[in-house]
Amino acid sequence: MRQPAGRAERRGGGSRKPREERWAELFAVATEVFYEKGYEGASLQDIADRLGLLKGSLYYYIHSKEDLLFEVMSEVHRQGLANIVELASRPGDPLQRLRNVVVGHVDHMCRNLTGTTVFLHEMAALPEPRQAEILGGEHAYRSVFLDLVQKGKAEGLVRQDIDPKLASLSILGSVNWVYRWFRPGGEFTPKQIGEHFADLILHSLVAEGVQPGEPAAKPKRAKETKN
Amino acid sequence: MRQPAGRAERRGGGSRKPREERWAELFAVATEVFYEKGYEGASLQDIADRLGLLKGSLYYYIHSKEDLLFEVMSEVHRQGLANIVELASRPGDPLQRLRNVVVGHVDHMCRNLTGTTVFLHEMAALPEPRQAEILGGEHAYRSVFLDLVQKGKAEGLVRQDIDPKLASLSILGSVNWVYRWFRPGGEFTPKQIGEHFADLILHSLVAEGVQPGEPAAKPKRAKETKN
DNA sequence: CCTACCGATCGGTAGG
DNA sequence: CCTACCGATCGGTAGG
Repeated sequence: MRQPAGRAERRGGGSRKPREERWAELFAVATEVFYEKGYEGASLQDIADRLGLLKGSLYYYIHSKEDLLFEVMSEVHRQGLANIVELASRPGDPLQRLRNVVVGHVDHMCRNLTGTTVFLHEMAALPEPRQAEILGGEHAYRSVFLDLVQKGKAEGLVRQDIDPKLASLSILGSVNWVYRWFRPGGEFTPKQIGEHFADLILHSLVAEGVQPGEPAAKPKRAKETKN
Repeated sequence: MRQPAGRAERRGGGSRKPREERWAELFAVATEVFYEKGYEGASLQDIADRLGLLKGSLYYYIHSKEDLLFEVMSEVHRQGLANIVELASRPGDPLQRLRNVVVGHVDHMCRNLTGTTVFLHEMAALPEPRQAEILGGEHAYRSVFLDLVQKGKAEGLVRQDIDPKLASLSILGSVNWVYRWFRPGGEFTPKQIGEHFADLILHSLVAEGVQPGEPAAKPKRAKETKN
């Protein structure tokens, strides 16, 4: 059965594949390789090898190495942003919505560790104009958190001495740091992490007399609703 | 006065310098270049150019590019750790000490933005054994925060439903994220950032009836001490 | 620290 | 997608 030693099918398990399918493969492999070696440390040769293609053949699908990174970054950002925007749009007061966003974002990050890590690590490898193109002028990500804190403050759920900008940056930090230590199968599940972080965050913000997670509520009225 | 065009002093402003002085220069320049281009993106040529030396001459001071990164990382870590260890050792209850550590650590990071950024960005460029050599088996950094939260909980200053591991990772995240957005001369000073973050953190942890920053204190006794 | 050099690899291209 | 190739640059070294 051994092939008569010749051309065609020479590389990997590599049969010729439809363009879209190959692109999807290339995209996935590039994400992996950038994750493992960093953008600068990764070579197109690495990627081609893993696909069973020749390096030059990658240029059938891409224009440059930088473009490939750009595609990966854009897609990761698009998905991540869509996720938190959807979560933030669900019903509830700003603090309840913030809780949902935190829990859902941590979960999403943990389930997309590879892409998330590339996104958070390799942004500086892109020229600044292309960074801005991905992030959007006003850092869409950050804005979601900022907006919720601001609204919470306006409704009196959040302490009046809190600076919404600093608070949202603090929240973003604790949440985005997770990719650095989370490992699947480790001590904590994404859900545990997200819920505990949300709990910490709400406690850090909440005004006295407001129960984190409860609707607006008039100033005091402590134990009576609970049994 | 123009030199008779010849050898000696050929490069940069480069006169021959004592070994220690050159090493300090090399160290500083390497940190800068790694900051600007990332470790993989930086070349020894870049570094040599900025020093006014030939690339090969760098090997008079280093054994390899990797060793150079290792030296930078070790030194940044050493200084940062010394700083928080000193802060954590000052008198006060665990929450007061945590406040000091947060404020002082943010300040230190902001004043050493270049080194801090390299440290937090390029660790993965080192082989794992060398990473472990720098961080220490039990991640000394993280341990300082963990220890304070644990002690705070044991003394009843911190809510009993808090997981010290997750809480300290959350704190570390919000604090270490600062290097990503802080810029000297920007909207906030390091002191403002540190103090606001510390305020958020203490509020996130503190048990009901405990005033963040006060000594242990028996359960209640609210307004009477304050005027 | 310089001179002079090396093998390996890099991203990328022309032409089919 | 492969063949065949390019110029540039990489980290690193021998010898002084």
